[in-house]
Amino acid sequence: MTETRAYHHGDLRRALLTAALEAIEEVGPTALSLRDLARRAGVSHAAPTHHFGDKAGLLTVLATEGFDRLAQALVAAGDDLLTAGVAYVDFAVAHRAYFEVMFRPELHRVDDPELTAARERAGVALRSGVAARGASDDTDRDSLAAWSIAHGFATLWLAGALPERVGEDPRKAAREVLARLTPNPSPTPPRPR
Amino acid sequence: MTETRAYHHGDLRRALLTAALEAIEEVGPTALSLRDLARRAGVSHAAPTHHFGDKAGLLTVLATEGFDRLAQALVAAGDDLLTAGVAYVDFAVAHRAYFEVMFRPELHRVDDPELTAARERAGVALRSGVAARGASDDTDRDSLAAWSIAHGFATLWLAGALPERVGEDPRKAAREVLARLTPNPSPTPPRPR
DNA sequence: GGTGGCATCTTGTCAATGACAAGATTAGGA
DNA sequence: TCCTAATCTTGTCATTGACAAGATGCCACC
Repeated sequence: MTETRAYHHGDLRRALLTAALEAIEEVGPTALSLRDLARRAGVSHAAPTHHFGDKAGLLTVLATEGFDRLAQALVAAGDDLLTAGVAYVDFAVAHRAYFEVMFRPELHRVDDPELTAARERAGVALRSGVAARGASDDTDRDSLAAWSIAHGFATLWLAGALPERVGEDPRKAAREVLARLTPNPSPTPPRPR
Repeated sequence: MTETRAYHHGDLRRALLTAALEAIEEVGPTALSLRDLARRAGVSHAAPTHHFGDKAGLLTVLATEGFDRLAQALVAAGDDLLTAGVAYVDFAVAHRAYFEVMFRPELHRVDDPELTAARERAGVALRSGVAARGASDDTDRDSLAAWSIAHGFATLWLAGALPERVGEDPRKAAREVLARLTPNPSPTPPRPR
């Protein structure tokens, strides 16, 4: 709201968030400097404090936005499990700044109510695909397996840990890898212990 | 080597590494402070510099050790794919300080030769289980899928992102989740595009 | 139209940190 | 014994996060 009619700077809050996304893309979330954000936005070094309190406050807002955007992407991908998984990986690669903040609890206020709500919304979107697919009798474990393989691939990709031969296209590689996950597991009993 | 015969402090290098592992367990790798390590070891604030150059140098050593320990754990787990996967998760949870450093390229010197070699050794140990299992005709993709699901589960567990109902025992939960991965994928063609 | 209140932003400051330089101390071999 | 190099210390500087106090301009209200 309230366009970018800059006077008292206009919408400094949004400007700082955008600058933060850029900076995170460049140097990662931990090397992020509030004073650098202030410089990028052309304001004094203490301006960010007023809007976010401290660094954790800013990153909490980013994480919240990230979970909401992820939920959107998953919903848009539809109910096909493989497509949703590819969408998950694609989100991580295309919005790595968001993704890297979302899963680092030490970076934000984990008990923030808005963050918790957004995370929950993303969780619902995540599980809906698995539930629709039917899968095995244990939907919890099924969705957890799907989440794990997509999250693992995305994380390894972002960490640059994957070998060269995986290729340059994350969507293509993700599709081939995620296809290895079958909803109906082989009939190995869980063997509780 | 050279026991802990403390005089010129004895083995400060090892003491700093141990202190670093403790500190990382407590506050995470990014909040790690070299000066704090020096205090824990009872030396001056600049002592760590001589042994590791800078913070990235210290974390590079830790990452190297971590990959070697992971390789050991995977070899010890044997050739069974599921057992190896559980061992991977178990390593991440039991040695989270190592694990958290290993997959954060921004924290260490990625081109360090010893680190690269150790990472390669761990990669070999990782793929051997999948190759032995036979799996499909595409061993690369199979091992990548196995790595992804184990790494994803471990990462989500460490991030505290998993819901309560997963339980308290990472090995048990990991076994149930990893069992969802079958070496022979359903006959969906990769469809290159 | 004027005025007061408040959100917004600035200036100033402090402790902590990483990194570097230069010097002191000690081990261990020549 | 002496000397050289490894090891550790002291001192310093720029950067940063956080906080306090003050300045500025917008807006509602009269």
